[in-house]
Amino acid sequence: MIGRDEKKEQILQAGLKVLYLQGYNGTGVKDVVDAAGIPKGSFYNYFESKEDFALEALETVCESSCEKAEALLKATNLPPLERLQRFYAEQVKAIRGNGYQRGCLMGNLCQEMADVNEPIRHKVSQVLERMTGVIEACLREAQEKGELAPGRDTKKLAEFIFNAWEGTLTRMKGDKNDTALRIFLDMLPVLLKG
Amino acid sequence: MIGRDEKKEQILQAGLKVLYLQGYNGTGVKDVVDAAGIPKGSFYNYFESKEDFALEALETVCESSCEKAEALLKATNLPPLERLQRFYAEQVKAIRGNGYQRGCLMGNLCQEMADVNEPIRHKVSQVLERMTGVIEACLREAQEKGELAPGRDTKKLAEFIFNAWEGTLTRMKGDKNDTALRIFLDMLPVLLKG
DNA sequence: ACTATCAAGACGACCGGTCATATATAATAG
DNA sequence: CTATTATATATGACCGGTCGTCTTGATAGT
Repeated sequence: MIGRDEKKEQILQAGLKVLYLQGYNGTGVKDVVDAAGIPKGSFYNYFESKEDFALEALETVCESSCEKAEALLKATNLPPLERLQRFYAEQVKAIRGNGYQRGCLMGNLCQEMADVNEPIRHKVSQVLERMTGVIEACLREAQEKGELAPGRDTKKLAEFIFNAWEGTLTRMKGDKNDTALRIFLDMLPVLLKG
Repeated sequence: MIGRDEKKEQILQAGLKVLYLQGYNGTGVKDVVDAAGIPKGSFYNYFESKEDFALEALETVCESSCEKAEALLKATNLPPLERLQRFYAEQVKAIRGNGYQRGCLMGNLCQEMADVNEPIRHKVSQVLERMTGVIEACLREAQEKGELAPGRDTKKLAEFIFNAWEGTLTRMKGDKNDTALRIFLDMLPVLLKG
């Protein structure tokens, strides 16, 4: 027998992928347990409800996304703005290989659920703030090093970039090609130079 | 008895609002017929299926959105770029009054359904292209009048602005305040000046 | 009377969630 | 060490309810 927490993590990871692709209302508990290879009844040993599962999934994804972002955005061997550019270029590369699907779980759940489920809305708002914080830190460092004009509002800029990225992911899903992604990468320097 | 087409339009308009708020999978046919005040059995006299309803809803929304956009973006009494700025300022004003809900139906369905429903994905992609076309026309006019640097790619710029706007709407839903909207309005001139 | 449109509710499938039972682990007694 | 009891976890059949869709009888127009 493996530990309880490990198994829970395993269910989360398997269920995450379904949730990414099918959305909250499009994903049944059955889908999650099938993906995780566990019986239906076991689901409720680990999660209070489907909603609770989604909240924990959000936390998991936020954690790993922030870690990944920080790893690239705090890499001191490169100038801050180039780190940012490379960070998104890296994301684009990853998406190109998977059929232009899924997008960002935080953005997906925000879009689908924010108006109809307050606990999810609150959690989403929280994790989105954390994500933008990571970007802002990079922009602030750029400002300190003179790469970014001193007058620029780093918080605003970070949020705009992040929101624009979310919109880009949405559009990408619809077009099922990399047009929107390429445009984002092209426009990013314009935004930073501005 | 009113005409068949009028009644269909009436069901569409009533159902649209539910679809906006609750998404595709979150909206039952029951919700639509309740909103329209018709019996459940009648729904299938007007629409082949729920999917067909969504496709027609998309067309309806695209039509009215494009008309509204063109009305403002082709108003010849103002410089093109100022029209664009005012267009989004107008949208923001409208959203402020409604509790920061719903967003854009095209973006919502794109996000929720593009990966799992090909007919909806295709329709969404189509209407999104049309919407960006309206913005691009305005940008091209700005370019002709020297408001926009000749070298700028108006198609790219229009798509980026539109995608950024969609992301802004998503974020707004999550935060339930006008922060994201204000940021978008502030950043728009930076983008155009760039 | 014939035809086209409409609406009431039935239909099976599936939803999120529960529960009695079965099984595994731990604790205690002899 | 074994035997017995106590506790925790695992399970899948099952619950009431809702889903999207369809059948069928009523209704209205000609």
